[in-house]
Amino acid sequence: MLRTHTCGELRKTHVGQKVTLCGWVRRVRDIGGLVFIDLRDRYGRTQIVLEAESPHINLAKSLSHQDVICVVGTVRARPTDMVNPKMPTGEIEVVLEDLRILNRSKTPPFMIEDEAKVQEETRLRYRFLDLRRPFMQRNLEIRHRAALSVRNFLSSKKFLEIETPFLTKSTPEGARDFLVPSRIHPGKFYALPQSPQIYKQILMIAGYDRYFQIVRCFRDEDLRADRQPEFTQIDLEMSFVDVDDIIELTEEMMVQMFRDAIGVEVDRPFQRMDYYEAMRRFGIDKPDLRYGMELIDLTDLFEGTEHRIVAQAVSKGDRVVALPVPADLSRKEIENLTELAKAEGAGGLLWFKFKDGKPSGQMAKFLPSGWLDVVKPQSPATFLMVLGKDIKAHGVLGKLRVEVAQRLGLVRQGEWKFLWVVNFPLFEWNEDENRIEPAHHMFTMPFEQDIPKLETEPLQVRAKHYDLVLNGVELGSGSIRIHDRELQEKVMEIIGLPKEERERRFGFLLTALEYGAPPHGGIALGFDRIVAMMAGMGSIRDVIAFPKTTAAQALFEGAPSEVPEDQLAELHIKVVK
RNA sequence: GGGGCCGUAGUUCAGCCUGGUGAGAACGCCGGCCUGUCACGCCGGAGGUCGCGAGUUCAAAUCUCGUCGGCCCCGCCA
Repeated sequence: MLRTHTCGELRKTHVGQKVTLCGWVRRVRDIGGLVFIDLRDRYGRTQIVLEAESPHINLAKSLSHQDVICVVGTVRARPTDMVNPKMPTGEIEVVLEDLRILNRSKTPPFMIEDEAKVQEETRLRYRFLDLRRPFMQRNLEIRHRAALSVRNFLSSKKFLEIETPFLTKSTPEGARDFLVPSRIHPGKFYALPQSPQIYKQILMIAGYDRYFQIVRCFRDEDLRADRQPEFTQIDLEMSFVDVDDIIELTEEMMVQMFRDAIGVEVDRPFQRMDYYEAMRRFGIDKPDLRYGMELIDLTDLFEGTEHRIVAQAVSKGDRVVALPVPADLSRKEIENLTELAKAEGAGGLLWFKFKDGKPSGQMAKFLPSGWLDVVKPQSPATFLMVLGKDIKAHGVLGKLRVEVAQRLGLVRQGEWKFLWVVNFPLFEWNEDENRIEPAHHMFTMPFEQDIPKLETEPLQVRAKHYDLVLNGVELGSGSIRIHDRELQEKVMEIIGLPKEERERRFGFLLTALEYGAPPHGGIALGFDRIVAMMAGMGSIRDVIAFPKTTAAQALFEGAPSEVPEDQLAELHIKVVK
């Protein structure tokens, strides 16, 4: 070892000891006869001091940002008025006795410190420098601790971590696949897995009743701040369980993860909410419970109103829904939100205000007597109203609710509001393609009592599916799976998969279901998102060492890239220009 | 596939709307001074294909079109 200690560990108790430290020069403060060096590694910072008489003084003065050095010296207590309370090592300093330059650094394009404001493009191009910054090192450490916590926890619960293939079979459902050409089989392709869904079900059938994996998944879709083409899931599956078992296990795991990774104590049990309740109250299937502003249904209130547009809407069965904003919004703000509502598919935004005990604004004169008792408004408040079928109006206001909360600063930081959204419908109606499709995936178990409705009114069938939501972010979802071939085929039939297709694509699963498949279920959690939230980062790129840009490029190494002609030929591939 | 924002010194940004004066600031970098600094301070200095290409114009960082790159969003993501 070139060093005896790290730059973060020396304290008063080490005073008098001779130590050797290695690290990066953060800053040299040359104040004339006295030189201070801030030496840094991922454990912290230590101040090195040299006096004018030191034979190394000139070498020390020549040091610059990010040179890598090795320092031998003696730990000394700082004079009381020179203690730096902002630094963990601020009570001591190391008096330099020997100095070795391990490697000089060119002047980096940006300062290696948290405060440096750098465009993301530059950060990604010089990722090795960006990753050297303390907050990035902290992020990746949180990620490590979170992963370790998951492994420890699940292992203690008798789970086995089992790897599944990356070179697998393409399935046209769901996201676009990344394809890998086969050299041995001309014209054939592997696909990278979107998730190990089928493999983990097969493992259940094989009797590995508790499986998990911290696993990379691949989806060739457009990117977002919280979406990368390759991302990591905590994937787990259990046999002989029902919904509550998976929920309880997941809660325990999350509690331990937050404790181990960031030292936060999360309350259990997590709140649970019916899907339709979430839509009705918050207009979204992943409500952020850190603030109020619950939607109010005013349809009954406006029954028989003289307001022409509202009356028309009510008579044809539309709902009148309002978002109670606890603020006196300006005309400009309302206009702005109206644009947003229109972009979300609403015809427009109706509104009224309540202030100093009386209503005002556009809709005020149409409020029937007694409205105060129904609405019980805060003061001041602005009510934004949308008309629409069923939960359509709710959806628009759900978006506005999130936007308004952010703009008004209503989001309470430092709170962790976990929520299970349960009782989803099994199917959804796809308006564009005019067909029924699974709300999540086709392996989800319907409620037993709803099975008779599968053929008669499939859209009424509820699913044993659950989403885990934290502060308005979907962390993951899971379900109890179908373990019976007949039922599985019936579901496939309902979503319009012909028999040959079912056999061709999912034959190996269907066959396996016939050989003693146990009841089973599980969940998959977005590991990157969880870590991003724990680290307080707005983008998962900040908790992934080497992420892609929004155009799916790796700026540092330069992927994707062209390949030589002969490499293509070997794979039987011709590029069409 | 669509929409929005951005690209000017090593970095972060101002200038652009309303074309014309030597293209500026801060940080960083280089040199000098300074024995208790820790965002050290003070003095001096260097540093620019204004992303790229075309067009309009007597004249373009500034206006127009295209293009490349980054970020955010919609679609998409079972």
